[in-house]
Amino acid sequence: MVSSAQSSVIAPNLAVSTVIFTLRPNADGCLKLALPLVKRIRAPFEGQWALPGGPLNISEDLATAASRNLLETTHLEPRYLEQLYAFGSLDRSPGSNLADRVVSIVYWALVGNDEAGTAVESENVQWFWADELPALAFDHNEIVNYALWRLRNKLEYSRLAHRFLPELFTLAQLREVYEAVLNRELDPGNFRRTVEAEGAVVPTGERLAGTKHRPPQLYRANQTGEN
Amino acid sequence: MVSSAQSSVIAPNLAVSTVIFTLRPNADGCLKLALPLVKRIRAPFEGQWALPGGPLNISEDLATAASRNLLETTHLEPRYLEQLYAFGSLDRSPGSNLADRVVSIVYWALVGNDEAGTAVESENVQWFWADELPALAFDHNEIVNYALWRLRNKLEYSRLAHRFLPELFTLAQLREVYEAVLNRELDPGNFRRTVEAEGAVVPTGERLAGTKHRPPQLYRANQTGEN
DNA sequence: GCAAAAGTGTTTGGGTTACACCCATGC
DNA sequence: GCATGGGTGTAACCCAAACACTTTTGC
Repeated sequence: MVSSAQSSVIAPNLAVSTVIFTLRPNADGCLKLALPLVKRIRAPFEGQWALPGGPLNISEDLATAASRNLLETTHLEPRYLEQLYAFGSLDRSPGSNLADRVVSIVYWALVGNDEAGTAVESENVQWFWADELPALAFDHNEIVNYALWRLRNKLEYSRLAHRFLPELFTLAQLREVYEAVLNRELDPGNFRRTVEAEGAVVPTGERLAGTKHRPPQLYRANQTGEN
Repeated sequence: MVSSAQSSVIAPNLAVSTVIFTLRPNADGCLKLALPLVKRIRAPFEGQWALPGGPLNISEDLATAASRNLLETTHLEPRYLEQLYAFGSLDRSPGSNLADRVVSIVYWALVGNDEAGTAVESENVQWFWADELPALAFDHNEIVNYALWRLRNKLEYSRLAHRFLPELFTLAQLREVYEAVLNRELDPGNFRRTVEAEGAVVPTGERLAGTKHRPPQLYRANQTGEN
């Protein structure tokens, strides 16, 4: 219910945080999920890594705030942005005063692996492999795990894999996205048929040259239909 | 991110609302989805119907607040409770001052149709058919539609249908739940096999007497496994 | 020619759908 | 016996997995 009461001093604080995923090649050249974290510069959890986020401005949409977090930490625009969950347990910040309680509305986002290379890193902003995270501040490990679960789930019944990729891509690249996120190999032939049957993708007729094998066709995401 | 800033006067207000579903027989005796609404007694939208809800107490969990809303409006305990979404658009309350902006974290809940009969109705609390709602306050029509979508979706891949029913139920009753929510007839034989194969249900050996046909067996929900 | 990945064809098996049919009770 | 829903059997069909095979490039 929406009430017109003024915010009182004794109301929970509201913040927006964002889990930002991209895919980057590791040392072996295979793609792996990575995400940026920021180092906390004050208590609680000073010096530990945390999700980018901050208070919600009074004149700002929730998704806009998430997008702003993303821009401020990575200087990138999201290719995909979706609300994840609102986290509001009383014990999110152990030892803190109740008056400092914060409810975080968390979004998750995808950025292209072509753009993520240009993303800044600094002493206070670094990218981590999603499966090798350190102990994060607050309940942020739990939040990332939930975001990972949601990403994997959604990848299977929705068409968002292409958001990791540039506008034109080969089916092998698209398959690598699925394989990296789901952590499981897929049959190239069956993958092709499935994707084509879904109409998730439209052929451009162009081919990618320079490979040392038969040149694969370039595709574009089908914008019509869901996602 | 959780910060330790005190809540300022110029922060959005935080509220929790709940969409409460039950199944009730209509005039023809078939089950239909129903939900309780409360009449607003002050501006904005004074006199219009709205979802039950209110501000989040500083020492209260989000789910606890939703459960409390539910108890206060219906005097019932939820059989199922899940966070739906956080609604925070700037235009949720047209004409209102920005300082009165409210972000609502909305939950959805199921209550048993056996208990819902005992639920109170008053001038300011009434149950409505989910498919015959009046124009509600704020963005609450949109919220209910989303909750309906989520309920229907979740019913198909999860085991929550039995939450509408008492502890012991026949497979026909369970099937009626699906038919009422999904608004589509199901083949009794196939339904039985599907439900049994999922292991969603365990036979009790007891039978329901008093029907004017072969007495059906009573089942109990299988608590092991998901949901 | 050889390696490697692109792209196509085919078989198989599991699971869902449709529907026929028998069973047990009240009247 | 008859009506009614409970409960079982079964064939058709669809879709996804497995895998063999052909194609086109670089070297």
